[in-house]
Amino acid sequence: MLGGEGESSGYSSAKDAADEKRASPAVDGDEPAGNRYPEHGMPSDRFYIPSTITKHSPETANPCSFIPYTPSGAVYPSSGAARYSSTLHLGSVLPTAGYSSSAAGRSHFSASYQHGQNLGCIYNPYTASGSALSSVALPGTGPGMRAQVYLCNRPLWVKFHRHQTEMIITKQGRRMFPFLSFNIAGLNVTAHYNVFVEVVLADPNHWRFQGGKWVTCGKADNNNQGNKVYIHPESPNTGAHWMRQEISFSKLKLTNNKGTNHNTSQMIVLQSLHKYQPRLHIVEVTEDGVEDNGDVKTQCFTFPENQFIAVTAYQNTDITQLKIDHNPFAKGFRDNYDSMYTAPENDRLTPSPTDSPRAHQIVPGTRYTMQPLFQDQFVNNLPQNRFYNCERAVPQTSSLLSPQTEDGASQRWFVTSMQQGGNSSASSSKLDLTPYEGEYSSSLLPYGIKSLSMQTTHALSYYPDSPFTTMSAGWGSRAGYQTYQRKVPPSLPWSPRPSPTAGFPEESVKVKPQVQDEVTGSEALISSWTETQSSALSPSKADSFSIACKRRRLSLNGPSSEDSPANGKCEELAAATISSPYSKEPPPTKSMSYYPFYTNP
DNA sequence: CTTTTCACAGTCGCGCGGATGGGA
DNA sequence: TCCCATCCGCGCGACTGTGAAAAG
Repeated sequence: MLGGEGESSGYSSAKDAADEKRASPAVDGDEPAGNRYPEHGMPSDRFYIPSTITKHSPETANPCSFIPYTPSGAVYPSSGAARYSSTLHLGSVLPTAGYSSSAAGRSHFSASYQHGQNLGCIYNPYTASGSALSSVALPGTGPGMRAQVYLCNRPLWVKFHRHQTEMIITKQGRRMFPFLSFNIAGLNVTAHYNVFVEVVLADPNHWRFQGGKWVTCGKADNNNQGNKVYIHPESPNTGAHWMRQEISFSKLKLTNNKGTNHNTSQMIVLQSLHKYQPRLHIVEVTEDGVEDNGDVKTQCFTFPENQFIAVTAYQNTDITQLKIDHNPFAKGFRDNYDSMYTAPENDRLTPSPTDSPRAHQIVPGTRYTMQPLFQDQFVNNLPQNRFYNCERAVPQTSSLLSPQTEDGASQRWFVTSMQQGGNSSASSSKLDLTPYEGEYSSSLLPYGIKSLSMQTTHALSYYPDSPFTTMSAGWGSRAGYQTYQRKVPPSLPWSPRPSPTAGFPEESVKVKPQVQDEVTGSEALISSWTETQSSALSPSKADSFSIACKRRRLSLNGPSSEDSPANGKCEELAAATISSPYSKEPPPTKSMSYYPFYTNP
């Protein structure tokens, strides 16, 4: 068991990162290995901080999983390169037709950011030198005021990213899913900031879905017009405000309607079949939202896992399934929804709405929580009799990763990302999901799955305004954790979100290798869950899983060898389904014959 | 043939209005 | 009895992916 250990953030020391690297050969052949990791050897996990920050010692790691995210080299150049050239951007900067630097005032802020020709092409003829982690001071932020950004729902993004995320665009605008959600730290609590998201081209290619995978197809249409910026509706606001709560861009809509003139501020105009990269901008402004002309203080943060291809209709059925499984709005399309909600209390895959009426609030009002460890488990514990089914519609070749990396790596929420390390547009879109492949994918994954798979709220939990968001005492200490174990209904393993404001803290952090945290955390969760959900995993579940396997939609590409039983996902699920939730021993590895319920059609 | 558009069914959040209960 | 707060049910609208038709 673990108490405060498992929940302590997923801090990962530089040494760990180095170990990770050694233990995880690059998967992406097209990516220069040297670019993947920052030369500083810091783990490029999830926190973006300016490279000049030296404060992220283990002692400063935050229990709420604010992991130092060291820009690993070439950060994509902003569309406002000219404007932001003196900001956080590191490495190679693409000279683009950026924004005017003469912004003055909120109105101008909006106007100048929202329109522009050829906005934000982040792709660039990447030069390898860009991977170097440079030490660029933030001119505007001053000493100790460099923002750190945490992608709250990163595990979900990673999950989508593995299959190449697609985002629907419609004339009336479609919300993103997953949506962008960040935690920010390191701001001046009294200063005012505008926070906005910009969506820029991620590469110079036009894409098409062919043969079960995304392939480039000509050059991107570069003269796309229209709004590319979504300003957070709470802008401007104080640093304290931004750091106090999670910053959600759930209302952001994507459209392909260039002529749209309504809801412009909520819509970002994209082109179908182009790859895009959302970026978070934090601009220090005066109290009334006016930017300081002479001293623009802007920071830009890019998470490669946020890349997506805009589509008018889903191409990859894996993505479709992920959306259905995770997006509460698509609940009606879950083919086992009935069983999920009509099964006996102890046997449900997903808690009924009455378990927590607030648990599925779609858009949290002002704050909600996404504790990474739990979150990842939510993400990874969908109804397994339908998730990653053995008859997946698209062979795994469509995914961004090799099959062997499919199963385990992303199950860990401390998946190492290469961040901006890569840079050739294509390679930069890929994450390194393999760091723990050999060591953990086979041993830890089943923990995660079997520990929570039957009890979590799954997609419902993705929208975090759950009752547990207020249980702030339950996450940071052993005692708190025990309290959590005792009180939290098994159906809603939600975790409180430690206040970044209160908690970027140097205290109460158990400095442990993140890997261990993961293990202990998982075990603790398993223990917690299994104690209260003894009947959650029953043989009948395995049967239903098998049946569900057969019910899966057929691949457009026909059966693939990669969909064979040996391939993985189905196996994992079967194994997870079958594994005894009580077992504290490491589950069998994939190599073991452990799938008696699996039936290969 | 590929891509886009549209109508559709299903789910859920929110707001409104009525019913209920407690206190003055 | 009146006032106020709370609870509950209903309807509307927002949102989702699907699938067929239309457009290119």
